[in-house]
Amino acid sequence: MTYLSSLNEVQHQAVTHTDGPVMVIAGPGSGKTRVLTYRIAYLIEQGVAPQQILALTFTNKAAREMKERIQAVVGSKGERVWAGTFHSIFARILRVEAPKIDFPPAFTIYDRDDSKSLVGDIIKEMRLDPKQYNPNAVLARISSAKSNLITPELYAKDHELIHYDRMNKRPQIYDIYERYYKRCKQAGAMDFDDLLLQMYRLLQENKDNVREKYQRIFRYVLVDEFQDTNYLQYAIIKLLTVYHNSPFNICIVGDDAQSIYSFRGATIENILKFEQDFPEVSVFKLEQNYRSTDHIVKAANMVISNNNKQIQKEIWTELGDGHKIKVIKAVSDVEEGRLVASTIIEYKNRLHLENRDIAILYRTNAQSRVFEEHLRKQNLAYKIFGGLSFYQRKEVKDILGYLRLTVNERDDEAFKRIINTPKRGIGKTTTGKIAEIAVEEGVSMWAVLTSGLYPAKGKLASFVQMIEKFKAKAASSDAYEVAMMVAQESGIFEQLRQDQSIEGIGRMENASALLDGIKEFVENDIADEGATTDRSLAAYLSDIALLTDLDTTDEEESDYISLMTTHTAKGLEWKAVFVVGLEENLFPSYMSMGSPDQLDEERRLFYVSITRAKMFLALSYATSRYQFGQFRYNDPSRFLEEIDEIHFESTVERKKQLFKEPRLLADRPGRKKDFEPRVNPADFKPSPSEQLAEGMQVLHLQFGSGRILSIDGARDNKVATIHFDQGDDSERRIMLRFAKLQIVEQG
DNA sequence: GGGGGCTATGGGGGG
DNA sequence: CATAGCCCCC
Repeated sequence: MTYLSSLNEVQHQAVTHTDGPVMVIAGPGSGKTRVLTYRIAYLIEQGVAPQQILALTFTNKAAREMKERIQAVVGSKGERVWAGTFHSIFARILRVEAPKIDFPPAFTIYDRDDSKSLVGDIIKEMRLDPKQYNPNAVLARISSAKSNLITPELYAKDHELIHYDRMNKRPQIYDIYERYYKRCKQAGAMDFDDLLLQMYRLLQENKDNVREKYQRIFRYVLVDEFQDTNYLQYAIIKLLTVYHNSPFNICIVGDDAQSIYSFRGATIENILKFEQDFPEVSVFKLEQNYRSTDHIVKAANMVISNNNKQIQKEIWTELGDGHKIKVIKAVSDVEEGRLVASTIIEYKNRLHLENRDIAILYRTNAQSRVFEEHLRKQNLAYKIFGGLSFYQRKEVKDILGYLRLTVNERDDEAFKRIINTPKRGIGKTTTGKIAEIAVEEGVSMWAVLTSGLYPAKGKLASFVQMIEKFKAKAASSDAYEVAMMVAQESGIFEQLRQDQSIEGIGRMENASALLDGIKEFVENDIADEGATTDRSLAAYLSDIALLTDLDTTDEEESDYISLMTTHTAKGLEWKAVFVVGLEENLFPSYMSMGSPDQLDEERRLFYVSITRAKMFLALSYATSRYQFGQFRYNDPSRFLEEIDEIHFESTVERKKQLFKEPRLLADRPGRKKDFEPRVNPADFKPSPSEQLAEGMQVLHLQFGSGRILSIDGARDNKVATIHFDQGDDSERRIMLRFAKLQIVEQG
C-alpha cells in the first residue's frame, strides 16, 4: 500500500475512513481525484468486491480517468467497479429493469433536439402561440420540474408553479408537460432527465424488490462533484443508501465554491442537507492546493470571498509565489484573438511551453471562432472541445435515426427524421397526416402505417418494407452488420457519395467513421472480460447518446492548444491558462445580471476558470466586440476588479488606465458597495420589456424604484433612461435587453 | 402534394 | 450566424 504514503494527513484520513458517511470538501487542485481513486483502491484491498462499489461522476472523462487510476493500483479487477456518470450508470440499469416501470428494454434516449421537436409539436397541436410558448423555455420548465421530482400530476397541483406560469403568460405548461410525458412513454423514450426520474421511480415503486437488489449490490457509494447534484439525484442516492440497518457507506466529494450547474437544477442545498441527513458524517477538508502557484491561489481566494454563501475554507499552496497574472486589454474581439495568439507564441518561446500546456477558456462557444482563426494564422495546433459532438452531425444522426427506429419502432422522433431522408417523395403533408392520426389514436407513427390506420401504399409501403428488413437483420446479426445494411439500403451512402464537395467528402468520412465506431463497439465484446456487457444495438445507441465531444479521443495529434468553455474546463488543468472575454454582459453573462444568486454562480465559474492554471494565468478583455450581429461596447468584467493589483503583472499605470475610465465606474451596477438589492428578489417579477414605456414607474433589482424618462434605440437595442429615486447617480441608461424591470405604475 | 429558396427570428452553460 | 416558417414553382 505504498500509494498511501503519497497522501497528506487529511487525504490519508479521507481515504482510510471507509465506514459510515463521509464528506470531503475539496478545494481546487487539492488532490480530490487521488482521494477518490485511492479510496476505492483501498476498499478493494480491504476485501470489498469491485462490483460492489458505485462511483458516480458528472463526465465520462472523469469516470474513465478514475477507472484507469484504480486499475493502476489494484490491477484489472478495477475494471469491474461501477464507475460512470449518473446518466450512463442509470441508463445501464434501466436497460435491464425497464419492463418493471413499463418501458421497453430497447428504450430510446431522446436528446435535446428530440425533446425540443416533441415539445414544439405539442405546442402546435394545442394551438398555442409558439412565440409565447417558446419550446426552449417550456422545456426548461419541464426539466426543472423533473429535476425536483415533480411529476405532471404534482405540477398541476402545485399552486406556486401554476401561479408562476400564469404570471409569465404561459398557463398551459402543466398541460404541455403532461402530454410530453405521455408521449415520451408512448414512444418508449426517455429524455436526459427521465434517466434520473425513471431510475427514481424504479427504486421507489420497488417492483420485485428491485430497490433491495441494488441496495445489496452497491455496498459502497461514492459521489464526485456533489455540489453539482440536483434534488432528484440526491433523492436517488438516498434511496440507494438509506434503508433499515444500512451502514450508510456513502462518501461525497465536492466543493461549494465550484458549483456551476444550478441552471440545470443543481443545488448547493444538497451539501448543507447532507450534514442533516447524516448527522454522524465525518468531514474532511482538503485545503492545500498542489496545482497552482501563490499569486493564482491568492487571486482565487480573493475573488470567491465576494460570494455570499459558502463553506469556510482557505486554500493555500507551497509552490511559491510564481508568476503574476497577465492582463490583456484589446480594443475588439479580433484584437483579443490576435493578442492572445501572440502571447502564446511568446510564452512558448520564452517559457518553453508545449501546445498541450496551454488552454483558452471562454464563457460561450460562440467566442471560439476568432481564436481559432488567429491560432491557425500563427500555425499553432489547437483543438476545440464542445460545440457539435460527432454524434450530433446531420449525416451521423440520420444513420442513427434508422438504427433507432429499427430497435424501437415507437420512436416517433426517429421516424420523423428519416421518413423522408434521403428524399423519397414523402413530404410534410403525408407525414403530418400520419402524425395527426398517431396523436388521435394514441399510437406511434409506425403503428399508424402498419396497422392500416393510414394506407401504406407505394413509397410508404417500400419504406415500411425497408424498415422491416432492417428489423429482421437486427434480430439475427450484430450491430455493425445492421448499420452497414442501413447505410447502403437507405440510400444515405449513395447520397453522400454524390456530393463531391469538400464538405460532402467530410460528411462521407463521418458516416464511415460512425460505422467503424460501431464495428469497434461490437468487437470489444471479446476484449471485455465481464460477460454481462451488453453489446446490442440498443446498448450502443444508449452509450453514444450520453457521449460528449470531450469523450471522442483522437490519437493522431496530441500536442494541441485546448479551446473550451469554462464549464467544460472543470476538473482539468494546464500550465498556462487564458481566460478570455472578461467583460460585463459576457462574463458575467448578461443572462445572470438580474439576480445576486446567478451572479455568485458566475463568480464561481470564474473561480473555477482561474484555478485551472498551474503557472501562468492570463486574463483578457475587449472593449468592443461583435455580438448578436452588431458591435457592442462592454466594460471590463467586475471580476477583474476583485483581484488585488499586487497579483497583476501589468504596471500600475496600465491598471489605472484599465479601471479609471470614468464611464466604467459610473454605470456599473454590480460593484460591491451598492450591491445590496433594494428589492427583495423573491417579490420581484420582471415585466416583458415590450410593455415598458415612457413615464412608467418601475422597479429595478439593484437600483430600486425609478421613473422612465425616455426610451430610445432600435428595436432590439432599446435603451431606457431612468431616474432612480435613490443613489448618487440617479439617472441611468439601462439596456432593456439585459435589465429586468418591473412595472409598478403605468405612467 | 413535394421541393427549394427566401426571410425573419433568436441567440448560455451540458449529460 | 443558424434554423424555422413561408411562399412560390414544379
